[in-house]
Amino acid sequence: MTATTDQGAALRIAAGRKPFVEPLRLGERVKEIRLANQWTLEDVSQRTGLARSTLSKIENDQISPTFSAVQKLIDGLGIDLPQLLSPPKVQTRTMGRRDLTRRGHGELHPTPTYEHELLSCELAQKRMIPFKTIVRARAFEEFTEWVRHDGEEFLMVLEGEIRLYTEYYEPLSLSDGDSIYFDSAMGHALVSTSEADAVVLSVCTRGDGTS
Amino acid sequence: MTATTDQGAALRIAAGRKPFVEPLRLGERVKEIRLANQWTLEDVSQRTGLARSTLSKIENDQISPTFSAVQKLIDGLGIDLPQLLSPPKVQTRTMGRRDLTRRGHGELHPTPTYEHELLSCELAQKRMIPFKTIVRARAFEEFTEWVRHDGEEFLMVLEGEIRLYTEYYEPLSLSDGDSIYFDSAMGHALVSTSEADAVVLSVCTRGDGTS
DNA sequence: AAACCTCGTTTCCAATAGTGAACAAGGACA
DNA sequence: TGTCCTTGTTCACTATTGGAAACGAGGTTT
Repeated sequence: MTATTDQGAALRIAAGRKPFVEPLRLGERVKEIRLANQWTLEDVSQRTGLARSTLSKIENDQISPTFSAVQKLIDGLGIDLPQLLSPPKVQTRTMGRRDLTRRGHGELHPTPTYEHELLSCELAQKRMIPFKTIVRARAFEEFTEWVRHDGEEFLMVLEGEIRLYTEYYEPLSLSDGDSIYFDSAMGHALVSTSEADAVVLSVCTRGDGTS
Repeated sequence: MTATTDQGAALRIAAGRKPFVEPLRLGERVKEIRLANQWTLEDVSQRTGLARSTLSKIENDQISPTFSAVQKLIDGLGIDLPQLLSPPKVQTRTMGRRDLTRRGHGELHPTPTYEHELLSCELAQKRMIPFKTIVRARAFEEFTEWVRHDGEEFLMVLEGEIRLYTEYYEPLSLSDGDSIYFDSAMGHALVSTSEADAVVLSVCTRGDGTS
C-alpha cells in the first residue's frame, strides 16, 4: 500500500549500513516546490510529461516514483537532485564572520624566492586563501621545481613588474594593475623584472572536499 | 523496453528546461562501484536487500529502478546520491587554463554606487570571481538595501580610503593596503571616505554546487 | 570428465508504478 | 441557482518493476 512496503526485505536491510531508512519526504518536497512556483498539477504535468494522477500520488507518498520519473521531475521542475533531496533548506550557512588585516600586519612566511604575507589568518574555515607576496626571485633558475597546488589562483600585481612562468605557456609579463587567473595545479613561478622587488596579491581556492 | 522509453513525453519535455536528457548511466555507475569494491551481485544483494536479478537488470539498464530501490542502493553501498550520479569520478580536473587581464581591460559593470570591473571573465568555470571596484558612494544612505550574496568575499583597498558597513558589526575604516575577509551573505556596503573615489579589489567565491 | 561451485543473466510471475477517465469540490459567471 | 471551468483525488487498467528460480558459462575439485 504505502510507498515503503518492504516486508521481508527489511530483515536483509538490517545487514546494510543505516538501520533506519531516511523517510525522505520526497512527495512533500515536490509539492513544496510546485506551490512555491504557483504551479498546478496540470502545469507540472506539462513540464514533466508525467500524468496528473501520477504527480498527485507522488506528492502524497502513495507511490515510490521510478528513477526515470524522478529524472523527468528534476528537469521538468528545473531543479537538480540535491535540491530535491535536501528536505529543509537548513544550509547551516556560516555567516557573519569577518577578519580584518591592516596593511603590513599579516602573517609572514619567508622563503628563498618569495616573501609571503598571509592576510586573513584568523578565520579558520574559509574557501579562499589571500596573501600578499613580495617577489624576491630574479631568475627562473632560482626555482628548483614548479610551484604547484590544487585549485585555482587569482593574482594581481600591486607594485613593480613580474614575469610569470607556467608549465604550459610561454612566460608572461605583468605590470602594476595587471591580473591573471589560472589553475594552480599547473606548475608556476614568479620573478621580479623591475628594479625593486615586485609585490603581488594572490588568492587561492582551498583544496576542497568535493574531490 | 529500455529504461529511457519516453515516447510522447519527449515533446512535452521540450517545454521544460534542458532539451537533452542526460543519459545518466546509472547502471554503469553502480557496476563501477560494485567492482571497485570487489563485490559480487550477491554481496550487493545482501547489502541492499535487492534481488540479484534486480541488480543485474539495473546494471544493464534494463529497468529504471524505483526510487525506493535507489535509496536501498545508496545506503547499501554506503554512498550518497551525488556520488551515485556524478557519472565518472574522473573529475576531469580542469587544469592548465589561464586568463590574463591587463590593467583597465576588464569588463565594466557600472551601478549607481559602484563601478565594477570584472577581471578574468574569459574563464567560464571558475571558483572565484575577481573584480576591481571604484567606490562612488559617499554615504551609506545611497544604498537602498544591503548587498548580499552567497559565499565569501575577500577585499583589499588599492587606493583611497573606505568605510565598510556590515549587518552585524560596527562600520570599519580601511585604508590603502588594508584587507578584510567576510561572509558575503551578511549584508555589506562600501563608501569612499577619501576625496577621490576609492578603488578596491574583491574576490568572491562562486555559489558552488556543494550546497 | 563428471559433479559441484559461483557468478551473472534470463525467465516467469506477482507486486507496483504510470496513465487516462471518471469523480468530487470549489470558483467564476451569467 | 445552474452551468461552466479548474484543481486535486480516486478508479480501472496497462506497463513496468522486483523477486525466486531456472539457466548457462567458467572454474575447481575429485
